[in-house]
Amino acid sequence: MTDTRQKNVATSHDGSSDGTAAGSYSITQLSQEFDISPRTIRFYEDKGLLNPDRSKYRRAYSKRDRVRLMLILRGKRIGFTLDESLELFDIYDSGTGEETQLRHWYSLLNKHEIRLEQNKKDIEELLAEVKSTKSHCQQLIAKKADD
Amino acid sequence: MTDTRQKNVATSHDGSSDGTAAGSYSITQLSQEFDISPRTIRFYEDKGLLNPDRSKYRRAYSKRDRVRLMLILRGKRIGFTLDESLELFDIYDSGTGEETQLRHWYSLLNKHEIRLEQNKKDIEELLAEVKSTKSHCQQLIAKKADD
DNA sequence: ACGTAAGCAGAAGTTAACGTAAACTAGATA
DNA sequence: TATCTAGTTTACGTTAACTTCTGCTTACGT
Repeated sequence: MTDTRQKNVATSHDGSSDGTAAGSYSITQLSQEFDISPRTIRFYEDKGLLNPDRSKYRRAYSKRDRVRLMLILRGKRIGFTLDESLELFDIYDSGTGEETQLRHWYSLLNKHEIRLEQNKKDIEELLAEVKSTKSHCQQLIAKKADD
Repeated sequence: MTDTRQKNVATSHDGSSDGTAAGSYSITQLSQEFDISPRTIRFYEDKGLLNPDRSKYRRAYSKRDRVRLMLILRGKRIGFTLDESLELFDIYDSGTGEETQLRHWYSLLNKHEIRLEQNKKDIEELLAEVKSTKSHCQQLIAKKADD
């Protein structure tokens, strides 16, 4: 997990200069944009995280798939498992249902919110420590420079 | 990784009522305080993350070990690997050295800082989404209540 | 002295999240 | 028509971070 991903935020604005339908992406387009392997993208599909159009031989990914991929990777960076991302997607998708279900989704959202707030606190504390250590380190370097 | 840990923030203030030396903890004390198994704590030791006193048969953990354990778990929650936590510990421990080394540590600290800032951004974006979905969900529930 | 609970080490098993290899295919190009 | 390229499936391999199991040792209460 020594990431540092997200290289080229590809400018495939429309992508209708090639054979792909408007607003859809090929597997390599996505893999290049997000710097992950095609295998990984197919793996996410197996897990139910992505649902590209499979009417033709080659998979065609919608904008929705692209957004999901972004969310998956964002979630991963902060320690979400794929299953947890899937859980969140299911909540978003489920849209409108019965009241009991709505309450269920609401409590799940709450659970995630609480966790995210905890994560935020954790990060802020760690950042504070790292920053103070950095400045301490800088002072030492400055002193060494007095030679 | 569906955590929600940190149950009892144990009040072992001194712990000299039992056989343990002042300011030291047993493996079960720590495992209960942080809700992890003793085996896991030994596992962290194998990885070089903890260094309890092993002069006697039973391990004795210092305050330093306890703090480290907290940091390991905090790191885990935000997606750090054990190796990365170890790397951070090594930086802290290394103390004062030669200028070239100091510069090296500084760059490592910088690397972690950048990553943490990215994580923070990720979390804030996710939090915003979750919150808006929550309020949307709430509105739907309110409407359903009109019966 | 004895039973038993707590601690120990070693090894094998488990889960998540992919990577790698082999063998196949559809569509474009020469 | 041949071949080349990007894409496909299937299956096994790998790494991290543990858990579970086995079999042993030490300390404690009676």
